[in-house]
Amino acid sequence: MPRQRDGERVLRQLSARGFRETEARRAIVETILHKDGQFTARQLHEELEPWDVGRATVFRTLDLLVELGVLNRLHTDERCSSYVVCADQHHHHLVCERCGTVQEVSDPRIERAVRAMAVDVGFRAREHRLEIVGICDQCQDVS
Amino acid sequence: MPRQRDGERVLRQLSARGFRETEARRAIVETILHKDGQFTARQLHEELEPWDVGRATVFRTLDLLVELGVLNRLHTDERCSSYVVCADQHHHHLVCERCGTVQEVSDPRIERAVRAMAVDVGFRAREHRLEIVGICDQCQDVS
DNA sequence: TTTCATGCAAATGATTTGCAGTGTT
DNA sequence: AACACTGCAAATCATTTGCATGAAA
Repeated sequence: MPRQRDGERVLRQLSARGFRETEARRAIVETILHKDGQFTARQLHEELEPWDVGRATVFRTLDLLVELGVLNRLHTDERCSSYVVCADQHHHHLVCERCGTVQEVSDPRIERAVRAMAVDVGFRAREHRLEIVGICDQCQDVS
Repeated sequence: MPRQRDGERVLRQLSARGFRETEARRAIVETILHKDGQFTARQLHEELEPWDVGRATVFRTLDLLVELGVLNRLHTDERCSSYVVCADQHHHHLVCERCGTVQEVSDPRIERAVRAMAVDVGFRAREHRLEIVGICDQCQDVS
């Protein structure tokens, strides 16, 4: 089970890399850490209305957090990116097509299989991204 | 090794599903089948200039072909989709970050690992998408 | 004070849509 | 003749940029 993120820590990570701790960034970090599941830039921007954070700042900060490794960008939707707060380790995403929940998993079997396949075809794999779409535990019970 | 596509067959698939065989679609199908690697809608549209195929038609046809299973949409690039002609079977993509070549692979070990993981966490997986980014065989030799 | 970050509004760029004319069946 | 398909131009919509102002270091 990957450990949870903490707002303070993320902000410290920021300044450690020479970025500044600002109102806007504090608001964004706090907001996303209290989310579960995926969200789009637009949604986040709307939630931040009380803090008057500009659209551009939302996008800029999302980029920053992706680069920092705090957020992961998903490509499930055609038209726009979605983001999820992600744990520290490498992992994959289970996207529930019913409730939209995104679950993180890491599984050594998958890593091993990917590595083995790459070796077989002579490909030097630097990174990989696996998205699994289906129906989650919860939603199966409901149906 | 997945079998190659054939223009005639694709067009027949189209009419079999009630779509019409038109000039524009013929031009598009022929053009993409002669491509290797990925391409964007814009690139395709440019290549089709001599045939006077409208931008909208390019997008509409790409959608159609994706739905038909002839093309696969990649999400490697943030700003726009890329497409690759894909073989009939389920497979994954190895994207070379040096030359941009996209190689298709299917590997039972990966399928098995994904299935096993899904079972473990109680997720009913409907589909999955794996993109592996790295350096291909060829480019490793060159360096 | 020196830089970095912000909000705004305008710009960009991919994709979509309305529509009237055209080609397929 | 029906009606799907097309090209065009205008419309959308997410994301980016230029810039003057405000806030952190």
